[in-house]
Amino acid sequence: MAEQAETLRRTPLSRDRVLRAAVTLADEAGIESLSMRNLAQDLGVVPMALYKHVANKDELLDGMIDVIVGEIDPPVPDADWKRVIRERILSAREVLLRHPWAAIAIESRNEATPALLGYLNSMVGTLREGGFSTDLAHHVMHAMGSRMLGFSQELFDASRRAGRSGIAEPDPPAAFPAEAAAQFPHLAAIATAAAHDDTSVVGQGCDDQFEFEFALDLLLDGIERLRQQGWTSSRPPR
Amino acid sequence: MAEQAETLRRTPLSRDRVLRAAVTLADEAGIESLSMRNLAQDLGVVPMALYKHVANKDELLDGMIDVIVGEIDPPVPDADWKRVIRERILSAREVLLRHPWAAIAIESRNEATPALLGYLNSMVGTLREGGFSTDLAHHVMHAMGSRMLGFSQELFDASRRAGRSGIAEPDPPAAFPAEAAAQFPHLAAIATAAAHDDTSVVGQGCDDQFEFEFALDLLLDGIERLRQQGWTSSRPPR
DNA sequence: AAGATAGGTGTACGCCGTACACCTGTCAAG
DNA sequence: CTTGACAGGTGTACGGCGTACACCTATCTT
Repeated sequence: MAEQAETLRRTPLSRDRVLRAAVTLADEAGIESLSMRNLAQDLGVVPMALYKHVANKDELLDGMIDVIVGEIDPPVPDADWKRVIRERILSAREVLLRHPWAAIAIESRNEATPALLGYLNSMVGTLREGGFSTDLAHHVMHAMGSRMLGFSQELFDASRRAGRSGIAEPDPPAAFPAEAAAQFPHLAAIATAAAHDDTSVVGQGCDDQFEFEFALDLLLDGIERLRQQGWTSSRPPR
Repeated sequence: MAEQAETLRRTPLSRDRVLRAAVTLADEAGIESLSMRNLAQDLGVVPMALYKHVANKDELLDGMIDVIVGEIDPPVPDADWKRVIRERILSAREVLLRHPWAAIAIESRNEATPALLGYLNSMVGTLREGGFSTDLAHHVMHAMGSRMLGFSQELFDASRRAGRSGIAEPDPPAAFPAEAAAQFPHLAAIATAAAHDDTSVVGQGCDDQFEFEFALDLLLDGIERLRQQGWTSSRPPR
């Protein structure tokens, strides 16, 4: 069995194996635990070995992003633009929920990876096929922003938190401790109004999925209205 | 003059002076250059001296965020909700453009600072005074997400980039090198369609302010429509 | 005069990313 | 069958990071 472990450890590294291990590590221990040293240890290898497969940590992150972009569902066939876009964004959101570190990783990157560009490109393609002018499609992409990738866009998204992703972290009594409620009455009102089952907790009591779709549909409906009325930018020549 | 420098250096530290210096350093050298050691050096002091004024680096970041939240204009008086919200968000956006590191800093924090809660609270207050139910106000806050803080929300926002903020970084020929245009034709079409003056560059050729306001008004108009028709959540009891 | 206290200092530790020299097993060419 | 190139894992080392902890030294109170 020592033999077996040895064999397992000796499974040759590869860029793919490195990236997968990195994604798993980030999923389970949080992005801030993803160091070259920790990752190497998980792979039973010395840190510098990784550099034979990824140029540096930034490239590792890019690779990880590409891995999870690959998890987004392809466009559903034979549907109108709105449904295609909506479904795809919701799929992207599921991916982001599975990999809470990804939102931060993507945002902190300053160049898009090819896989990401490919995804965005196909989204624009969907719009164009749906009858959007390039002009309107362009503004739509801006308007959707990172929501195109299923970003929840919360100001403070508990799910992004550090270690051990969502597992075994009920975190129940945290959010609105009465003194804060006095200081921020409107926020308190909103938080409690939203709680359907149990009261008292802000990030807990409200249905994130509902909120996401609310915003998404608000945007999509507005966009559909613009499309129907043949909106064109007509902005001042400046 | 050595005397003078000495005196200057000896100006006693204070939490406020530390925070200001940190903001300046991040503005000028980029957030990744903001280390306790660099900051201490700018202040003519040994790194550990800072810890007499801020508990740790996270608290330093929180303090910096509070500083710039304080730069957002107060609500304009005697205006309808839409104008108040719109103006305030645009003011927040100006602040974020002045401090490109702030978006990342805010997003990577996982608890809101008091100043930030105060700002959000007053935004909700504006909505309530404008006739929104707490229910609708709640969803609106979610829908606006970090746009409430003037986030540009671009997927890849060049202005957030690393060092020396926007100064002396024309970065003109960067973005669409023809080979990419072939691979991502829709993105290429969008990028070139948007360029009014000069063609060819994506993040350069398009008018960020226009895009921001486009998305903002899309949301605000949709929200106004919901308000007028007395929208109520009526989501399934689940 | 004494002693508390606030605030700046110096040293040290454990983490990080990664440059660089090195070793080793595999495989192709001679 | 030898040889040598080369891919890929190893070991050491460096400079940077955040910060714990012990220390020193003005200043202010009593």
